[in-house]
Amino acid sequence: MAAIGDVARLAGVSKATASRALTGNGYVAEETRRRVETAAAEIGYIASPDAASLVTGRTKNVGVVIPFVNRWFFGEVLEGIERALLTAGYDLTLYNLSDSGPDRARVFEFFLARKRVDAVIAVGVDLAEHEVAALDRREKPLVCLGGTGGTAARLSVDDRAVGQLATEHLLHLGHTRIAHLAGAGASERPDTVQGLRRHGFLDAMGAAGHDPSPADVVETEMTMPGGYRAALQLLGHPGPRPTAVFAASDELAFGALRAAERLGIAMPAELSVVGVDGHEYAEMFDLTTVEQYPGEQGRSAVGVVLRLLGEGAVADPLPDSGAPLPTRLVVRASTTAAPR
Amino acid sequence: MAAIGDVARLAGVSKATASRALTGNGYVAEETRRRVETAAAEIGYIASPDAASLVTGRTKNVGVVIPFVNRWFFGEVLEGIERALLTAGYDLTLYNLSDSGPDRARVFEFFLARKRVDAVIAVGVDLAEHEVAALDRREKPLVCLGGTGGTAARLSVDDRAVGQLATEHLLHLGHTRIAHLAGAGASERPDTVQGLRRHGFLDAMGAAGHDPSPADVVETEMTMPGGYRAALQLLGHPGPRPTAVFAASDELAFGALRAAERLGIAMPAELSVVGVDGHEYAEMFDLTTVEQYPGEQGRSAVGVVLRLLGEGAVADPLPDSGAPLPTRLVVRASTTAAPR
DNA sequence: TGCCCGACGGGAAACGGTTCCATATTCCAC
DNA sequence: GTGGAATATGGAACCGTTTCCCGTCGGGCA
Repeated sequence: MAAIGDVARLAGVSKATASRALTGNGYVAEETRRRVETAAAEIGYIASPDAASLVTGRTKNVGVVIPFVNRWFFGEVLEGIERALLTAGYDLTLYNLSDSGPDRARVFEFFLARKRVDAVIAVGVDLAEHEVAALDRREKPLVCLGGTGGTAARLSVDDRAVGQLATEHLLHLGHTRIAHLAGAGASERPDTVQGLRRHGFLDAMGAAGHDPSPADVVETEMTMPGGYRAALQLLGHPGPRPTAVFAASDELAFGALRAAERLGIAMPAELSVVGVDGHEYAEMFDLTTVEQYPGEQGRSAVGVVLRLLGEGAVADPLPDSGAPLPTRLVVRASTTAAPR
Repeated sequence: MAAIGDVARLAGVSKATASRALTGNGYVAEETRRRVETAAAEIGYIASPDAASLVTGRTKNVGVVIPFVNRWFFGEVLEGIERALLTAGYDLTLYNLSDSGPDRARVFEFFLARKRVDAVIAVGVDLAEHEVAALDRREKPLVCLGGTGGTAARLSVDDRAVGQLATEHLLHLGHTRIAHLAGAGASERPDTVQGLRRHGFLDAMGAAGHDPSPADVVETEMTMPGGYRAALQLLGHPGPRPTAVFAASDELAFGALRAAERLGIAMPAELSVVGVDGHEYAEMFDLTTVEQYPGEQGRSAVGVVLRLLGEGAVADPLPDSGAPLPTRLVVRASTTAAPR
């Protein structure tokens, strides 16, 4: 396998000059550079990243820790991150962190602590103090996308506002008894995504003078089957039921739609449903939703990381730091005026 | 940052011995090993993987190239791979290869060719000759999961048999006019997943003495909206229509279910639907499907890779090489006897 | 004319490990 | 008692880069 020495010899220069020519660091005469480049191309030389990072300390690799890859939101974020990193010439090392399993410690203490990654993007993970500290100690920049914990750079949607927005949409339509399908743990952990959306819901309801009964707020896994089961429980009893549902994610909302159909509830005449995410299927389901552009979020996170790494040539401007990420209510046929 | 020299000094041994003690290679007295280990723990020593791979040539990292992360099947495979690699102490570098874009060449020639990965797992990608050659030249083991191209180790479902199985299930139920929702490109590329499933469908139909009209086989993107649109086209016209649909994936099938509902077609009385995958939502939709355990497939691929890398301590046995991966027909309420 | 500074290039020292080779001791077999 | 494994350790080379330090060569400026 060709090494830089071979290139140097072929070009008739020293290893030092060859290195300078190829990396673009330091002074090299234009003609020399060309000679080196053709020599490199000729023997198909590719620099060993191991050797390079051994001395520079940079690996051109960022670690991404993410709790799911198969939930739409996360998959979309991951895709955005991947694409952005690739165009910047970075590799992406994936750590699929299943909630605080035994692996979790290993990831932080072993995998991320090794010099393998220049920085870490944590998406939707609630970081413990010591996890952040471990990264900090190794001086690895950390960018969080959603999630909680750590004082690091965090990009985040204003989830309380999202909950409020969705709920107000239903209130404006004249609904008064509105239920909420919340993510698991929403009430115990008020600082999480689920918690904040629930909070926004309660705020909006309170401001409108309503006080949702505890039975109308049900927590479940944020998946379509989760929403299905929860909605069956919410709607599948005799007696009066809510006329609208605010689901904390589109996948939950899809499940609710399916449950309503199963229960023979006319949609949207008897039940309005609003979700959150802007899921690629939302249009097909005619679902009103608060979009949040996860792919874009991923790209933004990469932008911040690159900036933190001092990568100069990054084009897109830093989003106003501190400002929440953009969201937008998209109204479709799943929500309509409350029945009288 | 602590280096192995520091550990050695603290333990009162040479770097060589320290290395042997920590890696477990070569002879080291039990007592010495303990001294080195405590010394390492004391100063929080972690070996630099860069330095190590520089000399050993192995990186403990495998590259995964995958065309989507947000299609259920692929996400599930990815998750399986990730978990298996992590437990084996390997990192996973993700390359989300969007069909033959301009990035594609970069991935193969630049990213994968660098010494960053020990091996490559390609899931569901149709490899070009020169792409395989590039990997081969670098002597990087390549394991394919599905997809086509390359002579490398390939794990694969027998997709023709899958198509046949699903179709025969419908035939046994007495259906005679059966439509097929195929993946895009099924007719042009008979060797791909879509092509093989279509082939299996046609074989089964032919064997039963039926000759599906071209209008009853429609190709579309393998997503739920894709299935929705295609099914609308297939079923949404006046006049007699198929009494059953074999969808090439569960996501397509979900879309078809949704379309049928939209069209007011009674399910399953007027229309039976069968899919492929064993999607996590299949149960909720009462969908009959040919399951194929993608997570397990990912794990198997890792098993093969580790074996190829000479990783001795791999527990699970190599699946009979050559034998197709397991599948299973799961019958649910979406399929029923043909109406008279 | 003399000096300094910028451009350019080479030698050699890192970077942080692993492994080859040599040496030493122990132990067992013949 | 000698030979030869087997065990245990240290010294030094080596992996393939980047970068520091230094020398040379011109050219502009005082």
